[in-house]
Parts: sequence; C-alpha cells; structure tokens
Amino acid sequence: MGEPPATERADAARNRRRVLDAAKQLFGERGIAAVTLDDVVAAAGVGKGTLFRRFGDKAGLAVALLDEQERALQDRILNGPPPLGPGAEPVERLTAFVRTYVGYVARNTELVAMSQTSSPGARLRTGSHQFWRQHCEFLLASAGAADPGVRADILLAGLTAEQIGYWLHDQGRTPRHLANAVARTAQQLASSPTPR
Amino acid sequence: MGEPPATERADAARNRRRVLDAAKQLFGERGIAAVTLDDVVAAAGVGKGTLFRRFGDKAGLAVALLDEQERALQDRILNGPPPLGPGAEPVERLTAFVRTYVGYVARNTELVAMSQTSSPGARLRTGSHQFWRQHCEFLLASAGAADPGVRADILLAGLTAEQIGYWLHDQGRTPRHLANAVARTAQQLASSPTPR
DNA sequence: CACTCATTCGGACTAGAGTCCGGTTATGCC
DNA sequence: GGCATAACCGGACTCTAGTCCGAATGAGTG
Repeated sequence: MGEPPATERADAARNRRRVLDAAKQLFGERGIAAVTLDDVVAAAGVGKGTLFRRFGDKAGLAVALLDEQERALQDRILNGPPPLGPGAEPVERLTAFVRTYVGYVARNTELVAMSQTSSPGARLRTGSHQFWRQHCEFLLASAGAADPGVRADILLAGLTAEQIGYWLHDQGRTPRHLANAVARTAQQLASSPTPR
Repeated sequence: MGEPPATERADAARNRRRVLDAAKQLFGERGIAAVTLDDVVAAAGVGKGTLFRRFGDKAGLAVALLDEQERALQDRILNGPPPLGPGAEPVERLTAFVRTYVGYVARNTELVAMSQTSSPGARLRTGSHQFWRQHCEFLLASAGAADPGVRADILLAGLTAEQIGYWLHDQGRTPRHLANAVARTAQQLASSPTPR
C-alpha cells in the first residue's frame, strides 16, 4: 500500500517523501488528532489525490510511517538473537515477543491506533497483522497449546493500540507492569491444558 | 446515553420511539452498512438534532437498540440460574459467560460493531463494557488467576464484534467451534499458574 | 531532439457524521 | 384557562475523509 512499485517515476518518489515528511512533522508538532489530511497535503505542497493514490487512506499513511520500525521488529524476530529470534524455547520467544510488542505499541500509541482505525476487520487483514498472528500461532502450536489460531488472535486483540492506550492512560498502569502481566498471560495461554 | 431522563416530555418520548423503530426497520431491510443517519431521521420524521441529542452519536444509537438484549443477559448473570448465574464454580461461570457472549455477538455482529465503532477507547468506557469486565475480573480473581484485570480485558478484547466477525465470516469458523475454543481459552486463563 | 503514451498530479466534488441556534411546544403554577 | 419557562425540535451548517477526471509531465524510442 505504501510501498513504491518496482519502478517509480521521479515526481512520484519526490511527492511520497514530501507527504511522509510533512505528516511526520505535523504529527510531532500538534499531535495526530489535531492534524487533518488537508493539513498534510497543504504542508507537503501536493494535491489530495496524490496522498490517497499513494497511501489509500488514513490508515495506510500511518502504516507507511510505522513501516521502518515494523520491519526492524519483524527482522529481529526472523533473524535476530534469542529469545526474540529463533533458538529459544517457544514460550520464551512468545513472552519476549509480547514484551517487545507492548513496548512498540506504547511508544507509538497514536500512530498505531491510526493504522488500526478503519473499516471493521481491516486491522486483521493487514499484512503486518498476519505476520504477528502467524508468529504467535506458530509459537503457541509449538508449545502444545490448544486452539493456537484462536489464542493468537485473542492475544493480539489484547495488544491493540486502543487497549494498550486505555491501560496506560486511563488506568495508569506502567508499561513495565503491563509487559509483565501480559507476558504472564501469554505464558499461561501457551501451556498445555491441565486435565482434571 | 440512550436512557430517558427521570421525567421525559411526551414529545421527546414519542420521537425516541420513532427513531428506534425506524432504525430497527431500516437496518433490517437494507443491512446496517447501507443506512445513513439521514435515512433514519427521514424515515422517523424527525430532525437530525433530535437524533443526536438523544443518542449522542452512531454508537449510542446502536447501544440503545441493543439495550434490551444486553439487560436481559446482564440479568441472567446477576440473578439467573447457574452456571451463568451465581452458584456455580467461577471457572464454570466464566466459560458459560464466554459461550453466551460469543452467541450474543455472533447474532448481532453488525449492531455490536456499530456500538463499538467510535473514538478510540470509547468501547472500553461504556457502562456495559465495564459490567462485562468487572464480571470477568471477579470470576478470574475468584479462580485464583494472576492479573485478573488485565486478563479480563484481554479476554473481552478477543470478543469484539470485529474479531468475532472476522472468525466467522473471513475464516469460516462456526459459532459452535468458536464458542468451544474461546471457552477453553478462558478456562486456561482462569487456572492458576503452573510453577516450574 | 521530437513524439508518444502511460503514469501521475491536484483541486473541485461528494457523502456522511456531528454541531448550532432560532423557533416551537409541553408542563407546572397561578 | 392563561402564563412563564425550561425543554425540545429540526434543518441549515460545518468539517473531514475519500473520489474523480481533465491537465500536465516523466520516460523511453527513433
């Protein structure tokens, strides 16, 4: 969506940069909520159609702005050192992921919220979400948990910007406390059922 | 928000009914997505201001339409027979709640989605959500689970209309299968951590 | 350099949610 | 029944996301 096509015209590339830079600056100055897309295109000096053709919609713009961080995180998961990367036990990897992801969302609450705000279910169909889910599902399955698919979705549902923002800003929990609590929960979700 | 004030003028009551009836009918006829609030006020024969003063916003209207079912469910939890109502073991009550709630959302996906669609975090601050959370938190705590508050939120985050709609319509899971899987997950969340 | 044409630009336009306020009407009190 | 007042009504208005299409421009080609 935000990715440039294989071959991109020079003006297109220039304008994409302008939009991203303008958005980044405005969001930083005034807070995301106070910035309209008209503000962004005005500051970028491009037309409205340009922004929408490039990024699809508001959420797409947020995704593009988060892209770099997100790729870095995905790379640490695929190729980095344990416990986040391959090599550690599934449960360890899962809790490491959860802690890292909580931090990522906490550091970018507004932007992530914007990237998750669109038509119902859109969040669940984005490429990056599929990645997180597949990762969690794989780890849960490896740990022998029942219903790994459903549990992966539930876990990630608890890690939306909406939920984390609420815990942090409305309930006053600290990122540290949250990371611990959610990591414990993930660990519990991963353990095999105790037959009785 | 949708509740009438202690004493309500006759015309106000009449218009509230008209709006609710018109909305219910139009939603049933065309599907919620295809109905605008202008359609509703036109069909109800009232002005736009009337709708918004009464219901606050789109989500408020949905809440008002769901009100009856929601109250009934809450009543079964507070005063009904076990395992949903008081009397059963906490874990049993929790899984019973989860199953019932999945069914409730599955039967009203669109409306519940509409009631949860508004400014970020709004869902978490509604009265009814507080009720569900408090109920889950209480049961989780009674069962001896760690972090009952956080786990209640995570569990409920997995039961949004967005998520359930995705499981049902995009992944093709059946309500029955879903209820089972989520109930198992809830049970696991409720059990005490296995020290190792 | 001239030409072609696919790609991109950008601003006017649409749609729908939510606000505002002058006019109207119900209700309680004499 | 007549009156004062608070509550309510409703439609014109605003604000913003998202669409559309004629004009402009970049990039190969001979």
